[in-house]
Amino acid sequence: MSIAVPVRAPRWVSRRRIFEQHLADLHKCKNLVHIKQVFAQILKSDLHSDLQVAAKLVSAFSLCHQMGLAIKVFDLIEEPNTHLYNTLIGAHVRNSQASQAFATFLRMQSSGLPADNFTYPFLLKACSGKSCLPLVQTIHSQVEKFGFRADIFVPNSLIDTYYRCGPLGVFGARKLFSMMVVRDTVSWNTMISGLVKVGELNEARRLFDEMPVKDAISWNTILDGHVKAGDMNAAFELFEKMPERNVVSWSTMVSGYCKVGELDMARMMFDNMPVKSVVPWTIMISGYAQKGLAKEAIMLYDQMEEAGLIIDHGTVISILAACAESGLLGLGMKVHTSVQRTGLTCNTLVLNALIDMYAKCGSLDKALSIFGGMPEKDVVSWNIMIQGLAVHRHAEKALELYDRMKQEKFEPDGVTFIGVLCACTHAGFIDQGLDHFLEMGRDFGIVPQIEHYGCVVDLLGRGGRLKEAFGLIQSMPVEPNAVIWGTLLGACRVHNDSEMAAEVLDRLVKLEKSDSGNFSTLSNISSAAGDWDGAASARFQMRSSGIKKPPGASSIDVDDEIHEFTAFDTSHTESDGIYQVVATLRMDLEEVR
DNA sequence: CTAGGGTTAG
Repeated sequence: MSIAVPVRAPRWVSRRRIFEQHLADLHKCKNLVHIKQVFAQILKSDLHSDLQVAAKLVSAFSLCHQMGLAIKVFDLIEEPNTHLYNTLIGAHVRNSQASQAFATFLRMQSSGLPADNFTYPFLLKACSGKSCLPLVQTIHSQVEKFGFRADIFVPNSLIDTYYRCGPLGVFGARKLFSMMVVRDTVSWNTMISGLVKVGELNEARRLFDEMPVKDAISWNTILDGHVKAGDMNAAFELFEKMPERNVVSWSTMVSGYCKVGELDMARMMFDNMPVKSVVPWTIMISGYAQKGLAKEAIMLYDQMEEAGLIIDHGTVISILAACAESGLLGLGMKVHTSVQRTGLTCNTLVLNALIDMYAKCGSLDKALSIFGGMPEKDVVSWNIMIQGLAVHRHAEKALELYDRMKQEKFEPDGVTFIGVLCACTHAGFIDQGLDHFLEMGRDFGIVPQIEHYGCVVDLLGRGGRLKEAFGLIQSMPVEPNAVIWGTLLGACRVHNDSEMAAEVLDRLVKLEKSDSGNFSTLSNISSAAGDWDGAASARFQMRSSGIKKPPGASSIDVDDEIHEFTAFDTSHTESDGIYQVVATLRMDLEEVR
């Protein structure tokens, strides 16, 4: 007699199967808690010295930006092979640790392991900017020497990297492409997109026409070339001629019309799209938001959510950036709510965009509280917060934050100092600002860019040290641009120095003939100083140059409606009431004095 | 390795 027992695998079998499943997908896993659990099981099963398993763990940890753990796993292996080295190099590159990637590469070479055809594309990905060109050339010659050009992946990736070095890389890319016996569609497309990237549209077009078999990417790339050149007529012509139009083609057109400000055309394209992904929705909403069309942007955002589309970080960052630019707090808060709902709240880029949006829209408390609760801050987070405090005249707090940043061992970059100098300017801490300017190069090896000189000119100029500012402009190693002279001109206005203003304007018109604002500034300074001849002469120069430029406007978001104002503006429907309030405020201010 | 949206400054 037998007893019926339900047929069921023992618990340990299914557990083991689950473990194996987890192991198989480990390298794509982004859930840190889960990875750590699997890691614990791996250690228990003594699998950590398995080269395959170790590589998967390194990948998984690098996806979660846990490079410390990735390196720990790597170091458990006594004799790593090329594949494991490649994985660690790729992990560093993914976390934008270019120098560590190259250090790992050198370590691999000194351990006697040869690089393979996977190593080079990883290393190349770490190269970007014109300073990398010599490095790319070195890698290129190694590739030639060891015959890795045979793998089409490698030369394709080299071409792409040459173009990421900017216009200086064009020569190398062209030469390599011309020497390639075997070219695939990707080789051609990489060339075309590279030429578009460096602004050589005609050359890109020539290659496109020459290309034997074009695919959708080729067409979309050259379409984007015309869009980037701002030529929507040419883009439209091409769009009509395309053999097939996919979501990317339509999105490129929508984005192009948004960029040239033709929102109606953009909307028409958007409405006509046969299939929409989250990207065109993002483009259209950001397009509205950038132009300050809050109602349209919000309506479309609601429609997108109703349509059940899942927003991603791209959506959030793009829309928030537009909100920050135009001061659309209402839409920004809506996006914040969606972020909390979709669990994007631990994404550093998303949080940075949120902080910036709140700061730019004037909600510093909100910005500070998100900043304080961030699990993983990066340099950009600090920069945004410092800048946000600085422009809202919380100079001391901005500088305190800068000190805290250094205490917490974050390395300030060039942008950090823009915020720091801005804070010093607003607070009138001239000498402290100059100290920070020196600190920048001395302690952090940052070469001052023209923007930094602009900040220092502003710092000195607003503080009334006009002569020093003038001297700095003449002695700085970069050629002064219109922004620099314009900054000094503004300082001349504040301090009513019509003599220097005339001198500055002289240099300014050489650089920027078409800005009427400069002339009116001089005219204002001259009249304020009682120099009526100077004022008249400035007005005459302005008229004779035939310049007309719309004045800069301020805007404010009231119940999702954007109101714009210029100086002495009477066009608003509530204009009379507004000026009454202004008059009252002015009287109140006089009293406080 | 190639196509559309994407955080900080000016």
